Amino acid sequence: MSFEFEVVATDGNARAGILHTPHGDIPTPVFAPVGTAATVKAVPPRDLEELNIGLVLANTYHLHLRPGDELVREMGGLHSFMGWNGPLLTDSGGFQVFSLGEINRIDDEGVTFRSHLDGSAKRLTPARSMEIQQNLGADIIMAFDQCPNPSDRDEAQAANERTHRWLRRCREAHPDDNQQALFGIVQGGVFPDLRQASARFVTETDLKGYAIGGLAVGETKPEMYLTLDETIPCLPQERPRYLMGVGEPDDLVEGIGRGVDIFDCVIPTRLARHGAAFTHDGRINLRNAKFKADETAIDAALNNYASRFSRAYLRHLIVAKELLAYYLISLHNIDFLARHVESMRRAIIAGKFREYAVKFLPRYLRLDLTTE
RNA sequence: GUGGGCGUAGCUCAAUGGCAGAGCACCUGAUUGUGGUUCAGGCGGUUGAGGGUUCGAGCCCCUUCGUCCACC
Repeated sequence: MSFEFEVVATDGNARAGILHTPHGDIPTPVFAPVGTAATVKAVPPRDLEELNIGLVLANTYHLHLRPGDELVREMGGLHSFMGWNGPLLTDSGGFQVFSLGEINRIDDEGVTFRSHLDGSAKRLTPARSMEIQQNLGADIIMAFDQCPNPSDRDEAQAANERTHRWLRRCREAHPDDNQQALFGIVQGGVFPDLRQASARFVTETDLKGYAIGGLAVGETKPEMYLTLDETIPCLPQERPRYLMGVGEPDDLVEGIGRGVDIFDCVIPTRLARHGAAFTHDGRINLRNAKFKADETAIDAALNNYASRFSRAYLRHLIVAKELLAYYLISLHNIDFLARHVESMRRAIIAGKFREYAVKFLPRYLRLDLTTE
């Protein structure tokens, strides 16, 4: 039963489903907040439970360096260690090696890089990534991949070849999905033929889910949407599709409308730490002086613990660099995205996804329809 | 009362007699498989006041106001 995926409803290309995991069922589409260092920054697991968060992502690279995946295993695994008993996913470490590692050498077997913490030399290979992720013990683990510059065709081509080669190694090192499900990752930059070739290769390997990587890394939104249009039809209907690193509210609508089931993104918590909050009328920067005496809540449509506080108070907390600001705004932003995705799931089941999208997007993007 | 120091952006302070600046604060923007201390941009001045010397004064001279210190 574990890791089986049921599609319970479709509406156009959008689907509503259930992904079964050893730590509970995940209703999809789902948005996963990111807990890099075994914590969704500033938000305790209790709150994530109250917000009905279906999935949390943790980072292999960061946890391998600190506190160490061996320690996490000794402490009973990531669920126990971080006090989150719901479904967990770990990324492979590939993205961080490329985005954080200052000095690194890529070869066909893996990546040599320097720790961003102490500069010590480290090496990550597909087999090593699997070993680390097994030590961490998340429900879903990701193949070790290479994320190229999306608009550099030669680099995207080379990254495809490595990513595909490495997927085989990952499957060999993690041969069954009894305890942890391995997801493969499609690369290919913004080039349709490379994406399709990657999707063909990756889906030849039987995996519990397929991810689309290498997006939201510098390309434009239209490029990202077109790439999804080209890629998703190459993925099997009966497996969950995971768009990695994407989570702006409009992108969630665009992704779900194209058939994506799983998202993760740092944006709700990162924006919160910079004082920005999601509302149905678009993103607001609570640091702005215009909120100095604003007695309203961030977004009247939400009802979470942050809802009882005024924008004026939250602005004060941000300006004063009070820790409570990080907690309350992170809570709000995660709630916003969770309710947003939950609403889309209900809309899909009711056959009203398009209605939701055409209502949500113009308001969120603040489009003036009267001039069109 | 006498002697001395200091008065420059909201704050702390720079600036040989030669285009008045910096840091912080304030204001605005950015952040998509994490980047709480980051980055970018912007607002901001009758240099305490008045007079003088000079081609030219934040700087030199005089007066005055404020402030701090020391000594009667």
